[in-house]
Amino acid sequence: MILLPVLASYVASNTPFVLYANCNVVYDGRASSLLSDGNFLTIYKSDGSLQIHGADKIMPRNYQGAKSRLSFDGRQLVSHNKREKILVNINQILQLLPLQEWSDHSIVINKTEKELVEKLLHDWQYFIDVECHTIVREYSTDYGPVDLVGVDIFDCKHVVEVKRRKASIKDVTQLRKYLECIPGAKGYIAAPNISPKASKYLSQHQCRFITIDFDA
Amino acid sequence: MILLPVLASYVASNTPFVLYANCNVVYDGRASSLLSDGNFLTIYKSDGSLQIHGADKIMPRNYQGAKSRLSFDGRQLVSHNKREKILVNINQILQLLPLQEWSDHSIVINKTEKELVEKLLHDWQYFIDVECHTIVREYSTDYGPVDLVGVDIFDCKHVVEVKRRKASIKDVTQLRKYLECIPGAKGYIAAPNISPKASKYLSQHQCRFITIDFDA
DNA sequence: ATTTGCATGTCGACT
DNA sequence: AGTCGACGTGCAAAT
Repeated sequence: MILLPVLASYVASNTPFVLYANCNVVYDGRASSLLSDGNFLTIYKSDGSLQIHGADKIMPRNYQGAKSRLSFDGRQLVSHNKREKILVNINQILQLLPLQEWSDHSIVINKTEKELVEKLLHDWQYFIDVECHTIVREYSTDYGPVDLVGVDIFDCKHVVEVKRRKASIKDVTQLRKYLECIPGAKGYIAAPNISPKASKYLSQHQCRFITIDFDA
Repeated sequence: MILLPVLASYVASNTPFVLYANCNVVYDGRASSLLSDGNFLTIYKSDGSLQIHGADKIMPRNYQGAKSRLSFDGRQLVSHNKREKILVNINQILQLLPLQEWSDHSIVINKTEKELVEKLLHDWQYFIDVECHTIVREYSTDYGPVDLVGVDIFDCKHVVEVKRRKASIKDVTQLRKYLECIPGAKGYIAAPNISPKASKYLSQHQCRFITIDFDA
């Protein structure tokens, strides 16, 4: 097959490429897996990452993160890093493209949790309805930082965990963890919505739900 | 550009394809984002999913899940589903490949959490060191199923949360949530390892750590 | 349709 | 290198 030397040259020069090939994939590392023979799409990026995609799903069938080393012995692509290894056994190359001048800039994103935190901080009184002389972002505790902590005139702390989407049970467990290190504090989940079970669990622990979303 | 009608035909016939193009991407849905002009790799799969990759990372810059609808108006790829929308504004097509006969079978995977659960179940005595007349997998509680619950001769319940990798603080909070619904139970985290903070948090709550891994 | 928890989660930030 | 938490998490299973 005439494309094998081309592939070899891409690997040698760390050129990113897309390879459509009949192949199978063996992975061993954190888990281990086999992908049996079929036509799959392999993407190599010059950060060292490798991913093998099937005909559906967003997630690749197999993948290896950045800073992996790729090599090619004529038939087999091998990607390995400290503790993981992928073998792509190539039966037949169907398509092969180099990806030159591939851009690496990132997206600019809105509607993040950070924005909701800012919003709540700015309009604390409206959302929490308790006057606080101090409000701290990323309040540090023994078991990690809390999104927002306000201190009222009685020195009582109001601990708020903010979520960008509907709050679930595990969000409440996260809040409880923080509450344990801050004796006497009141707990809040602030989110656009909350699931019924999470809501029940929240109120059983004398915590309150605050509605907050991205609309004006 | 001669490739635009080709792209149109792929979209019309729901043919999966890889498109390398100079483009920008606008997303609005759960969040909103902008990816400014650059050369990016777009993958369309016939399950309706779309993803736009940059030159690094495993994750795409933008994506849309399965069951989305793709259309093309000559310049712009549009993918939308119930509540999300992506626009890919194409300045120039650099490469375009149809992906025929793309395989959709999945990997066969080993070293899952399920395997660790089986292992612990099979050698309960060795790991937990308490004789139990009953051991239940996926034991149902008000706040979700527990991996393993054993009942000893004093009717005391031993609640085990299994993790396939190093246990962290949030794994302990998950265990505690289950313990709350089962009064008088003893709690265990079984994992290959545990972080120092998680270990401290675990012992503060009178729970035990059990070492279990994928080796023989 | 909603909710939950696993995942080779990935990724970024901070220690 | 280790730990932690957000993420448009994705994804499957259970309800």
